[in-house]
Amino acid sequence: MTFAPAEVPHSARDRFDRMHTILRDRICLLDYPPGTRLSEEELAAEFGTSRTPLRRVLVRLESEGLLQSVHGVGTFVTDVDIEALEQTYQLRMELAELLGILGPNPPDPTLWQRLQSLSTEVRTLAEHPDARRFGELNMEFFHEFHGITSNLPLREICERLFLQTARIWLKSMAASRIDVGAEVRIFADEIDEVLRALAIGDVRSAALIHRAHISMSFTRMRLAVIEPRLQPQ
Amino acid sequence: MTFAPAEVPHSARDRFDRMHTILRDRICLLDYPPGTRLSEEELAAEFGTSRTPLRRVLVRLESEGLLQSVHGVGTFVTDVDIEALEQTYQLRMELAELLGILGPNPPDPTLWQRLQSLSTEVRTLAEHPDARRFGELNMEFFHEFHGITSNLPLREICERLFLQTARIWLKSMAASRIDVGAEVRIFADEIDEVLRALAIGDVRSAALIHRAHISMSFTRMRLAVIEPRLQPQ
DNA sequence: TAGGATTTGTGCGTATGTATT
DNA sequence: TAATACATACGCACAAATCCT
Repeated sequence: MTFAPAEVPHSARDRFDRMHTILRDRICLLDYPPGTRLSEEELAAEFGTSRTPLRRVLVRLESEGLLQSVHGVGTFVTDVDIEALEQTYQLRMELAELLGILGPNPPDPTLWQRLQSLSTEVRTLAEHPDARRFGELNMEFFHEFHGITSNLPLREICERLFLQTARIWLKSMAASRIDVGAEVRIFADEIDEVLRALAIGDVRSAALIHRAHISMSFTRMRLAVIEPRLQPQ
Repeated sequence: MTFAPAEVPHSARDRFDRMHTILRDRICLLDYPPGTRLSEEELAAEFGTSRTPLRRVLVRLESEGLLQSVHGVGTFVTDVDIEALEQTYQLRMELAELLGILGPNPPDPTLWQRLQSLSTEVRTLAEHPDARRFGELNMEFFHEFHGITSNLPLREICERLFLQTARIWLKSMAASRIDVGAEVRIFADEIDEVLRALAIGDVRSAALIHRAHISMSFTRMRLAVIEPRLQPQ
């Protein structure tokens, strides 16, 4: 008989996924704001590898629209202008509605519990608002919420588009005078409304509530960014 | 005064795009059927480069779902089972409808002319049906048709999902006893119907016609693949 | 069970492109 | 305009993983 040691997996695939997730989250949570140059050498050193496997990750992030490499110049975190962002938001709204239509998938106990604990965490955050923590919880909620559809391609696309817009939304909140505390409370309310719909198995309504909140968050952002002078200073 | 020679552009970016397009088309047109192992060494030799830049292209194709690399084993063209395919088709149908809703974009003269010449080419092909040429024209038509929306993210996603399913559809046509000639004629009719809608600026109807044809082609495929015994031999 | 053949993954030196002085 | 600094892109040798004999 041989032991089956719970070895830490560090195959090439695992190392790739780990670096990819870490860098993706740093970009989406504004640890690397748009325009930041990423040093291949520094990152390779941080992860304890050579530049070769790191560059694989950068190629992937570039194909996901989060980075852009320019020969001889550098690798930069992409920015998104307001018009392109509006197109993405309009599409995300339609896709959010589809989440409740294509293969509606009432949450299993595990997902249900995770959503409820997220609700609690967001309520807790509301007492001491923090933009980065808000971004983290927002990412987690979107990820879990996409589980309401059993349609995998739809899930992946919603995830992809969310990750493309998350940092711009966070950035606009930091740049304008949007009240983070107010946004956190609105977010907490969204989760509770969604949970209320899911509790009775009404996946379609949960999706519509979600769609409405995507729409409203973009509207608030546009008002704050385009007409900042209308906001009290 | 210096000459501005129309040099062939062969920057790193161009070389990448060229290799990517060539390999992508070979996969989607069944030059490399699902399951085929791609040799990094052979392909690098064919393109006259080392494995390094070629591997960049393979990473990209893997992120697009067309390839899968396994350490020590090889890089393989992915296959898609019928359930996953159905999910993708259902999503593609909904997105096709969105093409006519989000930023409807009546074709400019260039696009119009291109679609008309495609119609002619498909009619010509109907006389001497050929599966690969059919695949090529089909790819071109989808690519051009996506120009009816000004919503770029939607365009990219439709393109991406189409490229993921194209080869499976071609493969099922080759495997079963679907009449390629009949499919070509149906395709020609679809193009003409779409053109009829676009001629009067009715982008929404063009999108609905397109959606209907996506749906019907999947239905025909499912009937031929799942119940081949019902087909005359 | 072991070992060799083959394939992808990695490390590193060098080439090439860009911006600045 | 030329030279220098520094970034990404590339080529190659080797390591690691898998498969088959």
